[in-house]
Amino acid sequence: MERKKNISMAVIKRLPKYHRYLNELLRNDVDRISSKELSERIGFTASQIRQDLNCFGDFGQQGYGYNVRELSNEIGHILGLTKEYYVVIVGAGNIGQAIANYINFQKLGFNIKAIFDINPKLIGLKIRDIEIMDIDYLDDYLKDNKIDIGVLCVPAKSAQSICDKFVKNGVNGLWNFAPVDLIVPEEVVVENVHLSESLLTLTCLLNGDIK
Amino acid sequence: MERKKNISMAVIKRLPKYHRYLNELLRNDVDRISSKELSERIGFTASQIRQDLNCFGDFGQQGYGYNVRELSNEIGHILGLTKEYYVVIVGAGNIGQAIANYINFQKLGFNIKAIFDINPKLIGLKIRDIEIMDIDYLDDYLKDNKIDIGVLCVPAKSAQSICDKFVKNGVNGLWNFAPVDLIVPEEVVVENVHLSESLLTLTCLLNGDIK
DNA sequence: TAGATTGTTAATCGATTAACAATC
DNA sequence: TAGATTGTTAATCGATTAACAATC
Repeated sequence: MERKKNISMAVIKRLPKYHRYLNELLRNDVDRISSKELSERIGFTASQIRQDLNCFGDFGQQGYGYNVRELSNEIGHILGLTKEYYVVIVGAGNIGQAIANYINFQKLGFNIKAIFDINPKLIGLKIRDIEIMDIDYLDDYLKDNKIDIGVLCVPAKSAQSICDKFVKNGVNGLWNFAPVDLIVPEEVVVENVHLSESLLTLTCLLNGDIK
Repeated sequence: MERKKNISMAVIKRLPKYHRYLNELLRNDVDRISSKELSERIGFTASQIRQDLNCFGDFGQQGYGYNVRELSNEIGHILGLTKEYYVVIVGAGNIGQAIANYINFQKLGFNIKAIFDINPKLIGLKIRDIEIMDIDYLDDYLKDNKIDIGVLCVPAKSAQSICDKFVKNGVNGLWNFAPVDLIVPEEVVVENVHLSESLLTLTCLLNGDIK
């Protein structure tokens, strides 16, 4: 379980996909797989797979391949899936509600502890037993509760100030759905989901003078 | 307005961000910008910006920089924002509803023409004046209406079959929120939004033994 | 042992950065 | 003209692929 340092972002971005395919194999009771077989399913080259997996100790075996369960567990561990996370959502609009309702996240170990909004019409309503609270209490709430991940589902113009509140209170992981690039100190990790940009990538490719 | 072929995916993925920053500059009445200034705002190197923009004819001017409006228009054009798109959403759950309600997409020229679901409790309900229809009618609907983009907000297990219906009826752009990799013919473009994978990237980086 | 398949090094490919001549 | 800044080529860096010896 030794790990080499300096895993590149390219590798990290592929890990969740490995995890997904390995779990699918597990569900189908496959217990070993070679890089070649996995390559055919997942669409990376066998060479790349071996290269990627070698970043983290060696769990392959020459002449045999990889043990699916072992590999899945190990990658799950690297992804941090062995922990529980406390999550706060800010913004109870469409996206915020969708995230709050998405039950899969609970299964993965993400506990949504609170939802905040600025809209008086929403405050007091409940989403899956979690009451929507007034954004004015966010700061106090974060002081009193240890939160791992803040989810920003607010308009662009308010995102940075909400972000600052999270950061000030030691929330080091931010999942940002607002169409802005947040400014954060080095120790804070931001993962962006920029839906408009994703959609524009699609239309760009669709207008295939480019290819 | 000449364009060099073989624009790399790396460049395409950056274009929406250029567009976002240029529009912000426009709103602030900035009418010219140098690659150096833009670099400081957007966070790409000045060299990369010039390299990127040169993929599409030259709209810069030595000693002056770039005209913001002209550049924004041109990138908007490359992104396909000068067109209107007809969109169908399949799956009226959390994400499907969020997309349907997200008014920004209307502004960008995306017209949601129909929403389909399998759940009888949802069928007949309306989201922003668009009635949720029975998934059984999807095939007929696509035969009768020219649709540019299909949005998949369905569970993993049904995604490929819905995808096939879209493809069969000539829908060449798919925006896929289901946690699967769709199999499509070469002419079809798929843009994935894999929320779980995005969240796992975040937790992976959060558990910073890796960096 | 023979066959299979990894781990790992070397070669290739592509993307980013640096440099500078061209030119507004 | 002098200064600024691009367009573009060359150098560097990093990521992917190929190859093969090690070994199960």
